[in-house]
Amino acid sequence: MNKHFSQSKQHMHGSKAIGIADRLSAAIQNSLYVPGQRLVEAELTASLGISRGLLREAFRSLSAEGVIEIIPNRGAIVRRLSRREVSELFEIRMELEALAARLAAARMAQKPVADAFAAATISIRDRRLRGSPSEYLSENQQFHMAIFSAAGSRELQNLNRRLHLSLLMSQISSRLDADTILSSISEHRLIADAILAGDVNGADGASRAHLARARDFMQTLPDDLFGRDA
Amino acid sequence: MNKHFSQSKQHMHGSKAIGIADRLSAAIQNSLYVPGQRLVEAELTASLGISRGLLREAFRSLSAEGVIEIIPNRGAIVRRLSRREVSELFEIRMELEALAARLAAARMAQKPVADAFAAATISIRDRRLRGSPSEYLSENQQFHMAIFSAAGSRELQNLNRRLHLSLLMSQISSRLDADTILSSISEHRLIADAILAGDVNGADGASRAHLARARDFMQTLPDDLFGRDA
DNA sequence: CTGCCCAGATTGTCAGACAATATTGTAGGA
DNA sequence: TCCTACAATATTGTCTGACAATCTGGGCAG
Repeated sequence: MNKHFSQSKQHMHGSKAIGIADRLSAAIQNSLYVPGQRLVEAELTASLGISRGLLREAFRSLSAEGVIEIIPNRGAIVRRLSRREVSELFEIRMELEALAARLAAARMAQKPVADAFAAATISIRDRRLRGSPSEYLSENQQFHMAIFSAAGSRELQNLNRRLHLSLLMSQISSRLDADTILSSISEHRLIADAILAGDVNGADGASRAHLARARDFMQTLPDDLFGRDA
Repeated sequence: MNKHFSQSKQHMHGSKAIGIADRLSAAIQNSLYVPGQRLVEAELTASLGISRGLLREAFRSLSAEGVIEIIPNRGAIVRRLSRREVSELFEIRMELEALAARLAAARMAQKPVADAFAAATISIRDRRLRGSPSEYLSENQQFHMAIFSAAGSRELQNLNRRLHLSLLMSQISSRLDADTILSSISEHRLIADAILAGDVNGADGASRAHLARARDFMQTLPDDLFGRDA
């Protein structure tokens, strides 16, 4: 849980902008800022104690990552995914996460990798899980990250951040019911088991099945949860 | 060859930073700046006639896209892909481009899409192609973009930019010989034919085969073309 | 030839300024 | 009452100038 080497407010001259971007990104994941919300420069520079220049650099980073949108003369807002974007992202995620799952399964022969993956996914086996949305949100994020992490491909991990799972979850979290959550978690278990068993094809299939189900669930949600696209 | 709507130096207040980022990105693709080269702020602000703040915003964008790297206190350099990064990117590209090819093939039923794709890929049928590297570079870029474009997924198109085909090409261009180029182009023809025929499986297979061959070719190249990774 | 130190070059960050645009509130007219 | 035009205010876009921190290259002592 350590912050690596991030802040350390002494004179580590270098790139504070990245730190700011990470903080904002975390705040968005944390639903401190919700999709569609405006991020006003004056407020943020004040609350973060930084200059406008630095904040704007952070904005550009986040914008390039697709976490926020910068609208000329209107500033930055937290991105709100449209139905179409969600569906495109699912299509892509299906391929990339299946790839990650295969790679991860193939790497289970390396004990340290297997141990790390097992540790990161231990929580889905907790019998006490009762399908609470807030728990699920963080569990889900952690689970999908664990797969990409176990895959051992840095580029794949980077791309994963562009798939905006947390934005999506933030948008639909209000519609998550216990049934949906519990069945999602049981699918997670299937994926994790296949990966841990080193079953490449099984991991691929389980991932795709999970994402297909999630995609179908999205389709059942009402329009007002999604943004309009350009 | 028009610049879309980019400059127009009158008072279109809005985001000049994006325009700068695009210009730099184009300059990099154009090998005006090569992988590993430093991008010095003072030079660029002078030659582009902009302030440091704006340039730094553009840098952050490019850095988030992975086109440049910002090293604390040492500035921005054009990214130089390591062997490992190249191999990871190929692995990912294989999945995403195969997906794009399938989607594109499935959309050939729509005549405007088919026409646009045919037009964008007409050059690979030119008998006069003699395997010149510089021609190939732009043809290759254009071809792969045409597939993603025909796929009709904006998110997929965005991700494609993160696959850094142009950076890779820039790094290895010196080692391209006529044989390699001509056989690559003939593979392009196979892919294009399958897509135009609406053959989803064929397009998938041809894409993967092409990328597998390209990946193998990379492996034969000497170390000094690649960067070291962290 | 090697290691150390300094001067110059370059980046990191801030503060302040002003033009351009967006938003809001208000008064007048249908 | 509801809508419209306009002025007042808030916010963004971009520039300039400044200074501290860090890196780089070169000369000097050993």
